[in-house]
Amino acid sequence: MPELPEVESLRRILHRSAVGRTIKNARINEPRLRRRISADFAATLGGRRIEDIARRAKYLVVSLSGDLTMLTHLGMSGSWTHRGDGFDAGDFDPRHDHVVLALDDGTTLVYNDPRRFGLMKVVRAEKLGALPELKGLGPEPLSREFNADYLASKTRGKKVAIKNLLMDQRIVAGVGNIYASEILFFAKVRPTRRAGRVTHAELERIVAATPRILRAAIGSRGTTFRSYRDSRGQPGRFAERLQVYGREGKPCFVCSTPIRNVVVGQRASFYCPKCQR
DNA sequence: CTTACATCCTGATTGC
DNA sequence: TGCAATCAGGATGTAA
Repeated sequence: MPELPEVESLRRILHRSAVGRTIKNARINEPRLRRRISADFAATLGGRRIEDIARRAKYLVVSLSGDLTMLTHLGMSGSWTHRGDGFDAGDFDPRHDHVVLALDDGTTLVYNDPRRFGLMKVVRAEKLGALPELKGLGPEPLSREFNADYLASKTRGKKVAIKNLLMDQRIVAGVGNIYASEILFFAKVRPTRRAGRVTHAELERIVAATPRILRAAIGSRGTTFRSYRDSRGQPGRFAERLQVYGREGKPCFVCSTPIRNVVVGQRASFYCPKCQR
């Protein structure tokens, strides 16, 4: 479920609560995520100090002492929560609390993931860039690398729908289904449009809208559409600011035309048929 | 190379 | 109300 703003919100909270702490003990309750967590994961993490927590695309990149890096992805339903020492056993979810990191201040970091689409691995820091998960990622959408000329070079001649292209992590890293719909609404481009047919002026609008929307969403600590919660259990507040996502049949905030929902590349895609051509 | 689609899994919501 | 079908914010692997 989480896209860049949700992962970034999580990163900021975890950074405050966990950097500088040492992992006293790591426990794997359920290693069967989309790919099985390596058997030596827990032993490798034990005793390590958390030096930094960064983000790349939708991945959290946790730097550990001893030049190790933990890479984690939330998939569709994953979450990390920081639980204080006041929590009792009742807070434990035996079905989906798959990874528990006990810190030296008595608190715990818990990875919960009902659908188990997430990812969890540890590698030597120097091998990070060579990981298949990170190797092919496109530029961060909040960086200057993501500009209209770059996007034009990626859309040229492409027949895929522009929305699919925006969600392709090799093109730009971190945009998912909700924000792709929102970005295209602000750019006034219909999600079904073939990427190669999007004009340069429209690409400029897409590139301008992207950081605006993502930053606003980060400021609201992300979007809670169904069940997303941040590491303190709080829902994100951006849902109330969504212009099109999840608003099928409701009036467009700009022109009052009913918002439509069409399937593009197997994903629900919301747009205003009048504002977006 | 590009594009299309199934697949991993559980839980919440929708529809009858 | 109850139960079955549908859908979910992601990424990858396979096939055409």
